[in-house]
Amino acid sequence: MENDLVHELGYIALATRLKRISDKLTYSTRLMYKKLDIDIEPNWYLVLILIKETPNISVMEVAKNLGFTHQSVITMANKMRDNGYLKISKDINDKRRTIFNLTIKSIEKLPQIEEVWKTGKKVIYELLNGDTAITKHLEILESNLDQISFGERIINKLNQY
Amino acid sequence: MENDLVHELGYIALATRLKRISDKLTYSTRLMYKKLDIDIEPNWYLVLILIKETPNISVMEVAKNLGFTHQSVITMANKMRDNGYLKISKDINDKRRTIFNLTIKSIEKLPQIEEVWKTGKKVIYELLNGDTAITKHLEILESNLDQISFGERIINKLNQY
DNA sequence: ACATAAAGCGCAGTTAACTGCGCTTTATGT
DNA sequence: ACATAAAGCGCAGTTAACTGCGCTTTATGT
Repeated sequence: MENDLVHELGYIALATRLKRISDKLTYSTRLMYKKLDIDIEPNWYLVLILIKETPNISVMEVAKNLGFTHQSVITMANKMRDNGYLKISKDINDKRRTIFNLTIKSIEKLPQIEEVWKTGKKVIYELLNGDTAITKHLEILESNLDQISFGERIINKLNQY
Repeated sequence: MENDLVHELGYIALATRLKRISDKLTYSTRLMYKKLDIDIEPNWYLVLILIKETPNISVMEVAKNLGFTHQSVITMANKMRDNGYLKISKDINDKRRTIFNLTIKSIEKLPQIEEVWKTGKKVIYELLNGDTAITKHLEILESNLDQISFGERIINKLNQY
């Protein structure tokens, strides 16, 4: 990665840099699961522990808890069901709601997956050279973005002159 | 974003968090360009200034400079050409190489785009509450990842026991 | 009680990155 | 000099998020 303009620009091309790192992590995780012969995808763990903690949780609740759109949750959940990790059913009391529950397969596989995630936690700590201050920076960035978006802020600033 | 598990997990779900922030920035940038009625996409600016600085630059060189794969550069460049921002031609001396040059349209539009980016720089500074230390954390993270990937590190750690 | 609004999906399409593969052209080793 | 390796694309397909839209079901206001 010599001569990397994005790198050189520092925080200017922040979006591109964040995406690049995130992609690297995700692709690598996917590959790791394959090598370990676990038929699971990167974000499934989050969904699994959420359902484990709250059985009968709905699409919208999962979306809210994980910060995804409900459409993303549906796509993920359908794949998980196809792979035998999820039971998807309709709420009897509210026919609009779709609810999730773990299957025997996912209950059986959870300990192994949790082991991988515990190790992943250590690895990320290592990758950050033991300094987790980055989460504070991300927190600030996210909460500022939640108030006024990047684009709006630029437009506001441009209009000042 | 209340009850956000990803948030709660701190640096464990780092990949997801980084992607989420990056996506927000990118979507917002795209929307901003639309509102400002500039027919350009988020990363084009990087390509444009690169070609401005080094006319006749090739696909592979742009890829290396921006840290993208060559395929991404080709896709981006074709879109830019379709929108009149780029002249794509073949190198006469090395027929394998495809080289890029700016069109009159892009030369004319560059000052306006640069203005937006300058403002964008200020906005990111603002979004980070004036603390750009995050770039140092990203630097460390990236350089560590370049040496041994996330997945490999996990497998190595799992094999230790 | 019934029209209208809100909630909760789910389908279709988009985005910016990626990998895999195969093709042409140039460089290199004996 | 010629086979083989390397460089440089470019097409096809994948990924994980997204937006837009429309449908059904439930909640709410008069």
